[in-house]
Amino acid sequence: MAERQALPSQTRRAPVSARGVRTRQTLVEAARLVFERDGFLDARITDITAEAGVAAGTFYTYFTGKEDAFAAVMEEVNEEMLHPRLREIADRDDPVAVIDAANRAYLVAYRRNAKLMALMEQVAQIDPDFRRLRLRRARAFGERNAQAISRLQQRGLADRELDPQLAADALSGMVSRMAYLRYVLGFGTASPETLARTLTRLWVNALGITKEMT
Amino acid sequence: MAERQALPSQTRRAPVSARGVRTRQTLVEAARLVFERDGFLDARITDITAEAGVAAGTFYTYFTGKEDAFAAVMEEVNEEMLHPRLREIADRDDPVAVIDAANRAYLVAYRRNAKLMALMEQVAQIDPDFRRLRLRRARAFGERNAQAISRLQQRGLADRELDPQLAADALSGMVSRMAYLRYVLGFGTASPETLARTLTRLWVNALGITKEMT
Amino acid sequence: MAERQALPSQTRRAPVSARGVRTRQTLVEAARLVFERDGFLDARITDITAEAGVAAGTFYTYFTGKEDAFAAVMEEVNEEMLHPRLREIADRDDPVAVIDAANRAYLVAYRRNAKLMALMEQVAQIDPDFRRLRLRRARAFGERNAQAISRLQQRGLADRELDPQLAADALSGMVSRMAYLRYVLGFGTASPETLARTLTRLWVNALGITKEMT
Amino acid sequence: MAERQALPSQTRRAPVSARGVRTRQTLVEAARLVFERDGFLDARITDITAEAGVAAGTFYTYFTGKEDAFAAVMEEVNEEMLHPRLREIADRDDPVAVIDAANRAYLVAYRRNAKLMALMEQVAQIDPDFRRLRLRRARAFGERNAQAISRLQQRGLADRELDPQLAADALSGMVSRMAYLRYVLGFGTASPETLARTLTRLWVNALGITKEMT
DNA sequence: TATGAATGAGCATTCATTCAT
DNA sequence: CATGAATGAATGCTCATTCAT
Repeated sequence: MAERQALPSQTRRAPVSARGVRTRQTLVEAARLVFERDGFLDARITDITAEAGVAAGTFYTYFTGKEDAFAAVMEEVNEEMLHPRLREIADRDDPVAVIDAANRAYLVAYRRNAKLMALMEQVAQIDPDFRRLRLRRARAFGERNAQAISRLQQRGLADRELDPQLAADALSGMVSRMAYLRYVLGFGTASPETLARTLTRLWVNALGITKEMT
Repeated sequence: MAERQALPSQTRRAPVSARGVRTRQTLVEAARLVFERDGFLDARITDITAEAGVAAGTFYTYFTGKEDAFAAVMEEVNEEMLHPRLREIADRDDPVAVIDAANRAYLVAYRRNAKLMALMEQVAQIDPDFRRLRLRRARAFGERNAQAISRLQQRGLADRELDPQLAADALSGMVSRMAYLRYVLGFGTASPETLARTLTRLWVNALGITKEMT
Repeated sequence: MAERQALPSQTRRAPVSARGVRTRQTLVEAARLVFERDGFLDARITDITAEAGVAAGTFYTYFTGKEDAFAAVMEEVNEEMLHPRLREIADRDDPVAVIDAANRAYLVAYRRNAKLMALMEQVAQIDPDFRRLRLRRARAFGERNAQAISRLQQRGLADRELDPQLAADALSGMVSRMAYLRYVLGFGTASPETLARTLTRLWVNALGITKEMT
Repeated sequence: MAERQALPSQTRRAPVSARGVRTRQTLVEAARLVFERDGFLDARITDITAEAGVAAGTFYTYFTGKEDAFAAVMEEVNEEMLHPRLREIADRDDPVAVIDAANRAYLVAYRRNAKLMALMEQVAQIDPDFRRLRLRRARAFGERNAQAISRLQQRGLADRELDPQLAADALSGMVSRMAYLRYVLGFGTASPETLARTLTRLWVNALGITKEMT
């Protein structure tokens, strides 16, 4: 339910001086603001530097271009999307509880970062680097879920007719698509809890996890 | 599994003369070619007119701009995505058969028009007109499915715990997302049949439609 | 206080058929509407033909271009500006009455055709043909007034220090400029009567026409 | 006899570095040249930048568009038109001397900047910003003269029948119109001195300022 | 490091005018 | 006469990126 952020083709090396660190951070924050406000395509480098209160040229001291800056912004968001602290809560032996906790955490995180998640979708559509990145992540993520499903099948806890890999991809896609519809497109009014309840139920039903089995 | 195409804000009126109709059609075909080849952002009007073998200005006799031309191209595709001839095949009283037929038809149509479907996603991310359009369609489509689910629930054929609207949106999203992953991002190698089998199974399981019930 | 309209370099010959006469008239009316609404520069031939309800090409059956159409429109206005029926009213032997009648007539006519007078100024600024035309008119008009002033001077009724030609040009200019300020730029709120009273007084004073002399 | 220059809606901020100041000045000079040579409508940005020997884009570092550049050019001219050094010369207690000095100064300044004054008229006809600007100036200028006339009337030195405001507008208009006729349209051959003599005489007569009164 | 001025390629769009039907 | 489709030249403006200071 989370994807790992990698870097696009080119990057500048990290700043050396303390001032450099500060400037870079200012730029990343300004970039986030501008990207959220204007979208990736309409965001102009000069808007970012103006927002950060630095000269236009300074941008290139820290980033190779817009993509690079965008990657830097996304890195901030990724931590949260990648590592929700759900393990503390969920009983790892109860598949339903695990699924539910994961979905809930994903939806909450998605809602909090809706604008940037929308941006991520947008950029993935536009920029080959980010598209490849996203495909790679979807693959990795799907494999993890596929293994979990596979294990459940082996333990007789899930529908053995299902192709674990396809099922994993489909169900993950279902969740992320719902999050997108709800929090990016503003579809409906359901709360994360309501959404999670339905999604988990669909997910559990879909895998054929019967309650008495868990 | 299908969405209805409407027109963006501005359009030119239809050509009056026969020559006009011919020229417009030539332009739409050229636009399709260029869009598929270069994507929406990189497509240039002059490429389209060059491809069509008309003067640059002629484009504006028929379209108000790139978006308008894109809408015209999409209209061709929509017919097929919207009206798969599945009713002939499927036994309307067998929910599983109906779902399976719909999924299969959608996947096949999606594969055939994969490039343009990708473009549609791309443009929806970029252009507010198309985004709004898409949201409207998703709503209409979801409602149709929600009613079907509702009816199944009333007949005791589907899990009554599910919110019909949310379930409909989620499952539709699952299918279209899989189509996108498979045919746009090139994820995996599964055939439409394999995909449909898994998707239908997930869908049927998720709704709690037991075979013996149908 | 009035200027004669001549034609620009090129014209089409008058229509032959009755239908032609009608179409031409429709176009002239449409042109007047569009010119008044959009100004000369922003008026488009297609707007005129659309307004007239004829095809674009038809315009060129009757006019060689925008200037030609504009000249046709102005001809309608000119009659009134050129031949105010003031002679009936004014006592031709009372210079003050003549001047006053002329000024009053000019202001009233100007007000009625303010939009087109503004256009005339605009076009004279832009188009060399019209500019030359206007200069020629100003000359002719000035000469007429100059002769009148000259006669008054010879009769001892006007300040002999004044150069008749320059005085005539200056005072005519004063009147037309005031009309322009008041009715085109919307300067002030004075009525034609109020304006005429002041202008005539200035004119009479300026020429040194003493009341007891008349 | 003079009008104050204000700026059109949009402007770029002044250059910070010395190089910027230099480049801007070069552009203003080039713009003046091109405007005088080609007129406002036919002047192309690229001609200006070519003339200045800078890249096309550099123009937009300093100006928002043609209007903005034109305003910058006019500002140079305005200083001279606005502040003729006539107070030194004229005896401030002799109204006739003051009027004559003002007229003379205006005509001389107008002649020197005839091409740009013509442009100013042209642009005022075309551009609403400049038209508004001009109206505002005419108002301010008229009020100043109206007060002077009013004072003369109170001192018994001018015709009390006249509306001071209208008279001021009319007489100012007379002068500027003559300048336009003479130096823009090339009407006649009179020298500034000849013109000023007649205009002052007309002005003085018109206001009823008798010599023995001063 | 920071600055900010200079670069310049690149493309959409308009609209008067023509002419085959 | 009327139609209306086709033409195509012509140019403003943006903005990422560089680099001398």
